[in-house]
Amino acid sequence: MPAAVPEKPTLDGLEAKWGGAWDTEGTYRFDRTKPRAEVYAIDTPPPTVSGSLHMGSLFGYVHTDAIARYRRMRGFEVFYPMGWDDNGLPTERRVQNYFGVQCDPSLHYDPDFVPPERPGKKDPPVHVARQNFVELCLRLTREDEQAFEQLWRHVGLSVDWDLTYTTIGPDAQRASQRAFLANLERGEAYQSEAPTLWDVDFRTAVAQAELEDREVAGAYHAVSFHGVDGGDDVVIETTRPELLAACVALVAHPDDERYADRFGQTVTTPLFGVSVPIVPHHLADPEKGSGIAMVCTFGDTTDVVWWRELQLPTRNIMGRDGRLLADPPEWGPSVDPAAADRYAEVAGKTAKQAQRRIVELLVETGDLVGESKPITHAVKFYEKGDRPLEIVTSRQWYIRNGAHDPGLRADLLDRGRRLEWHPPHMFGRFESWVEGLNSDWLVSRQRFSGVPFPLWYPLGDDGTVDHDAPILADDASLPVDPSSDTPPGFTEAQRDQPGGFVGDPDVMDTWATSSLTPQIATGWVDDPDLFGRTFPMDLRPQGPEIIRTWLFATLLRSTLEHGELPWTHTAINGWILDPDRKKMSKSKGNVVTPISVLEQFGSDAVRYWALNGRPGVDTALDEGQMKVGRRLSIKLLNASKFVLGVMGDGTADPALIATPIDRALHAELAVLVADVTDALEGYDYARALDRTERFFWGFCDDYLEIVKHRAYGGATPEGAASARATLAVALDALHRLFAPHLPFVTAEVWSWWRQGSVHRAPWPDTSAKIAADERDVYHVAAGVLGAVRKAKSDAKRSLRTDVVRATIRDTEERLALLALAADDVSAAGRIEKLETEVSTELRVDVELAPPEA
RNA sequence: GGGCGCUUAGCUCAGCUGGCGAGAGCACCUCCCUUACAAGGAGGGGGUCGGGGGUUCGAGUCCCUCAGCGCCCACCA
Repeated sequence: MPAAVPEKPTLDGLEAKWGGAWDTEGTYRFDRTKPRAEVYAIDTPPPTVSGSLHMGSLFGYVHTDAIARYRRMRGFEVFYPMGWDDNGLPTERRVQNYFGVQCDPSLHYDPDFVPPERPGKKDPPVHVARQNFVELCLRLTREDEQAFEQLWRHVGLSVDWDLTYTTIGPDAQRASQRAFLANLERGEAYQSEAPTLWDVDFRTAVAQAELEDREVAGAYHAVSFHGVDGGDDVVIETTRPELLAACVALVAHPDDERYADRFGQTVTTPLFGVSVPIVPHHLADPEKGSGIAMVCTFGDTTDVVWWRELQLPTRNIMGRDGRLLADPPEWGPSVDPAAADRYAEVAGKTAKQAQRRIVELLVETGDLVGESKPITHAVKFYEKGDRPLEIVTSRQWYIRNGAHDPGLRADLLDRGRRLEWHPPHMFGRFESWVEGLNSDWLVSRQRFSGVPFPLWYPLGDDGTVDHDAPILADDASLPVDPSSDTPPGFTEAQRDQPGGFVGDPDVMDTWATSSLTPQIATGWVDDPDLFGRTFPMDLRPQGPEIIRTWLFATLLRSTLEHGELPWTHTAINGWILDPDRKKMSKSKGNVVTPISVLEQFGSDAVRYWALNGRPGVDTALDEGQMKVGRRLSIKLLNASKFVLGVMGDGTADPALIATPIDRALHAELAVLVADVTDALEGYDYARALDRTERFFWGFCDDYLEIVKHRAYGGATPEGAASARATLAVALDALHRLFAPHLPFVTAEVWSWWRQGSVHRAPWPDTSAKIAADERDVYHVAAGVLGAVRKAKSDAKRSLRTDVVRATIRDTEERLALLALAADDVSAAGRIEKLETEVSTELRVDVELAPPEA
């Protein structure tokens, strides 16, 4: 046995031992001299570093790592960087609380700024310039990033840790700004002043991709509008009576006979006495409510459509803080002298408060018809928000995404179809998203921690902003912050002065940066050599919930910028459920932290659990599977030690494999290698692990038992040589096949008898000839051995019990195969006399030695 | 309203292009401290593969249909 084999193998400490070795030896270092054809590039999802990692993130990353390790062993130079997503709202919120600061983009950068030592919760926030704020974000996230890196290393991600980037760092900013300027130059980016979905708490516009529907309680209120000149009243039903002051029209379906003769007529609003027309539009649903709706500016997105298509006036009453504006809108002449007083009663109230008061007022005036009918209905929310979105009019930047361009939409769909999806049905999510796009991508956010727009606007002599003639930053100056950098041709003294300039105050949507991760990671901004060797990338692994955001936006940007797909494959991982299929939450105390699980079961065991989750399939957190993984790892230690002891100086030379049952095992192994390779080529790491594991247990239970006596030299020298060579070949292959899944234990056992790292070793040869007919010897022998074991077990005797005589009945054909391994089977089963008899099916009778007294 | 996925042993799930006399692990029962492994090993019980219909020599695997669960998408007064 090689001297390196420990007396008592253990999993303890393998993470530290091999993690350190990989680091010092540069096992996973990317060799940037390799040509593109030999590179396998992975667009790793940058985790959000604004809190702690959970088991769900670990899950997907382990899948990716298994693929990376497989590709590396296939001879590819794997480009496997890690990014940190420290850009966006989660980081911003954390920094505000941690340092007690608030960003004020109107302030100028203070290079000597020091945040409060220990901000109390009641202290008023310190206002800081955007650049100062961003620096604080970087400072805080750097600590998180180090903790994350430790965790990733602990779980054995084969990332090249010299290749890290952050989504708020200078490279990412430069890439984001350059790409945006390119979009602008090509006419793909534009600004528009228009009604926009708006979060009243975050006070920012949000994009279609960030919306989610939530079922909330509401009520239909039937409200009476008054006919003019003796016309009948019209009753509408609304869930948002608080917007009555913003009503600009009533709308019904053109074919609705109930209202056919009212089109073109005018009614007046209750409470406010404002005249509004009754107009037809096909989107009005005769089935809904009373079939006629009030159009407000703006209650929902349908209102926006009606307002635009019917060219209705604007009566804005909703403030950006979610409270009704102080003054009523331009109503024109009102027939109700109390109108202004009534509006004053709701001015400054939130939508909810205003609604309550309006309903009371409607009851007082008798304009509320019947009782309000409580309902639950779907309302649009910002996915990170707490209150329903409002719609306010604001100036925003957009990037064209095909929503209003059928040609681009079809092109994006076609490209999405050409991408190889794992599993394939995930393409459906992409498809339905693209087909359902209804607005261009709103990329500006009224936030602070993010990439600023690299532009300024000239100020007229009267101080008005000329939005139509933005001053663009020079490419060489990127990244710029228009709130602290001066535009070309101006001096800082001209900032915010008539005739001078003003910086664009907004930052880009976090996805505007994340959608460029392939470009950022591969050096598009300033490393054309690396870019040429790694872009387009090979794989985008990610979660299913961000197909509409991250995946779609990345594909869009790459299409616009490069005219090609950013990667050729995408692997979509499933979702993690807790063992009771309940949502994990901190308040319930059932959150499992990755580090505690990794320490309890070991990294390989946790990886085993993760890699048992089929691609794209939701998987329950299952400590039972981790125990199984741990047991498998221990088995691999012990079996490897045993094999190395038995095989002595045997070498992994297939030419020495001569005995029929050894040839059979070798042929089985060839089938396994082919099967596992197929699975991994198809990104099915779970199937690969399953097949390898299955083979391994059979190898331990049957083959090792069958050959150990012969390998020890119990028979002929040729027989021993054959057994030893087979053991060496099989052990060698098993170590490699398990390496992508169980990197720590395979590194350990490999080191006992091999040079170099198993993780840089070539994948087992897949070209071995498969002699199918030879494999049966192994199956017959294993079957007989199993039957002997069962007989001993049934007799409640030890497996060590000697068999005086065993009679094997089976078909002539199978008995002939058994004869080829008779000595091995007899030795393994402790059978003194083995007799055979031709029969139609397998039957084994044994005569056991009497128990010792 | 449109679409996708899932439904196999008490539990968690494999079963790829139809051949299965239906599997694994956990849990349960029995036995064995066999000199690789007692946080182990060997053996065992347990399922009308969601319901119904069809194609086929043969269906858990293909087709139709129904039901339940989950998810995605949709202009949701």
